[in-house]
Amino acid sequence: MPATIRDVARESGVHISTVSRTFSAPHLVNAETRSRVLACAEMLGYRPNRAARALITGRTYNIGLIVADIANPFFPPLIKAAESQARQRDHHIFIADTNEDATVEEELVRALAKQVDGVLLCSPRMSNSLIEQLSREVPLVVVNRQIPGLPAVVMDVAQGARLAVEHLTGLGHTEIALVAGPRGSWTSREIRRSAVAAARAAGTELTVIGPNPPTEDGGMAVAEQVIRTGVTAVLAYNDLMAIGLIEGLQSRDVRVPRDVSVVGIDDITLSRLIRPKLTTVATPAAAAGRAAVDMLLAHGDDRRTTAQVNLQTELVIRDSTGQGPGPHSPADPGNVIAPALDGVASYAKE
Amino acid sequence: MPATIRDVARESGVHISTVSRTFSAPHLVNAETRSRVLACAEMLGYRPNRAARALITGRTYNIGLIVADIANPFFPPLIKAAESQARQRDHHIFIADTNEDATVEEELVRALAKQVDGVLLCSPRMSNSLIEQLSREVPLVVVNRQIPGLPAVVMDVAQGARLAVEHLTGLGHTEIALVAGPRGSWTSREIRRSAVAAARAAGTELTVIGPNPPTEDGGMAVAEQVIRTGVTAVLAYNDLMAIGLIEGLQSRDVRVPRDVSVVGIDDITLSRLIRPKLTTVATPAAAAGRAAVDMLLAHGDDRRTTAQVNLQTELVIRDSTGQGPGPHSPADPGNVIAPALDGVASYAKE
DNA sequence: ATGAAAGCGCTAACAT
DNA sequence: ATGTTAGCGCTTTCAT
Repeated sequence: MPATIRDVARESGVHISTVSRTFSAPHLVNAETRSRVLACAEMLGYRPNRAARALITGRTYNIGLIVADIANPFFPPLIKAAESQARQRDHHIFIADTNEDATVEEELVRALAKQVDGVLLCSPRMSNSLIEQLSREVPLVVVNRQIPGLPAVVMDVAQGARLAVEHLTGLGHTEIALVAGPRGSWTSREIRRSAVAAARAAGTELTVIGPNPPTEDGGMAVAEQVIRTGVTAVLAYNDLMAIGLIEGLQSRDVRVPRDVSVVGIDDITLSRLIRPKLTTVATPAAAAGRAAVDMLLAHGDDRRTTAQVNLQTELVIRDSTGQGPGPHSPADPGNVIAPALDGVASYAKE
Repeated sequence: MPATIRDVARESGVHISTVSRTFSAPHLVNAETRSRVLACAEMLGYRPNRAARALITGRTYNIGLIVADIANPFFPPLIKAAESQARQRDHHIFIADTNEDATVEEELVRALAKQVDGVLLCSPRMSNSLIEQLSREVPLVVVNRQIPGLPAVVMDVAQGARLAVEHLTGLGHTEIALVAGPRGSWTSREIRRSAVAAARAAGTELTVIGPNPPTEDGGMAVAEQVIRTGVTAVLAYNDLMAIGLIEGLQSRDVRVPRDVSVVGIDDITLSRLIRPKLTTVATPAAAAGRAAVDMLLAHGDDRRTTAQVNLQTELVIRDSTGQGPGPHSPADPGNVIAPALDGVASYAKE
């Protein structure tokens, strides 16, 4: 039987509304009364029931966090950062996993809507129009997707993909494959768009393979196809796929980076632990989690601030990329920074 | 403005209690009325407000999940499984991260208590007595810890540690180090107890190093110390530490497994991706997550079922362990199963 | 500065 | 089978 506001009121000999004020508007209550009430509350282990409070105030102090796959190493740092930031702001996090399923996403947003002040929708696979509709039912901040008029936190993967392709062409690769991510992924489209443009600018052939499931298996599954295309370099949708691809290539006696260079995206912890260490585009997942929480909570203050935060990405050159068949450009940053040193080529946003 | 029960009542021309019954006790309402109410609800996008419902029923349909570190690769599969299982049972999950801090644990349990039907406390660092006290304030299921009288899901790491030590002694190692985990960890104590016993039984020297932070850095930090002890084999508290240790050893030109064999615990995804592939004790994290949710929810049906689930572990022999200086025993399973095949030596519980 | 009263959205006896 | 009433724990006018 947890203590209620009534227990505290009785114990401290005041009306329940005074107890209420002690917690939600302390300045309105006499200092002496306040400390007495506080003492009784402490003694009884009283904590205001947030759900009851929410019923009348409309603020739950909860946030929904919907991700495609908790077990995908990209997400845990984001989740951790979001939870930490939320708790610092006195909020709690509902976590939910959609298994990359757009239908589940919709259902989850609706299911959580009443219990939260807003939902962080990470890498959604739903249509824009559905997301817009949902955002009318509950405050939404979208992560890894840009939708006109909606607050969003995105990572500049376009920039990252461009750097990656430039790195590869700079190394002399003239035939590159892009292993795409899942259907419905904004990030995958961005990467594709940018990689195609960068390849064209460099006069390089770019073959798109996909869509594919964004997993290690997904990467492994395209190894055969990558080999058949005859490319000497690959940019993968994410590190997990890059790692799977490398496994697939190696098991077919294709060496990385000697025969084929591979670049991933995300810079998950794994990437510097496998051999060869993975060259990859680092995406600031933790920063995204924090930013998303901040945006959602700021939303309360100034109405209709549909700011969009664009977080910078960096190319981290390690050991999975090497010389291609063509002439290599000495201007390429990849040649300047020693791979063994976990070189980071960072570019400010224009 | 989300629709309330009153809107639906008005729209369908019945009293709100009929609407209520339509959702919480459908069999008590006339089939025709029911479908009419349902239709109106559907049309208005009505969903019962769970917080309001909880206020009177006492059931929130929420579960708290408290873990030491979301970003530790051991936890995401557990979290994912728990969330999936919970949702299947129509519950939502609050996630919280304690950063391995016992004080935060206590605070979090209390903060969540009112909004959940129970809390899953994973690998807690608190004292037993504090946990017992908290379990009087909110239903608790403890994971990775055994406390008399409390429902718990544990993994049989004692068995795993024994298998690991036997594997090492079987390979001819006569001086083994145990790299312990964090202070306050039940798992770490279990491993230690069991490893010490197994070593003694085999007439082998076992040096305990620690406690240590259960991270890659924690493992890396003890490399020097491991070398100084002169051991030829190490059992680490978890894979992350084992991996850090291997890095630390390699950077000091100590080869694994040629000079030193290393065994981890957990079998995180990483373990089969690094080189050498890590020999490790596989712990069923996903099964633990599911079981914990099931126990918590079952708790409602039959009162005071303080069952304790003990999940089996397996030794997965890969490439980070090899021949020691002493005579090796041909009876050792490690010699039977080809390391390259990801051999699994599984033993039924006694 | 404090108390009284109404009500947030819902369920659960109790009537009918 | 449905309506009536009370009230879960809390906040918020409105009085005093």
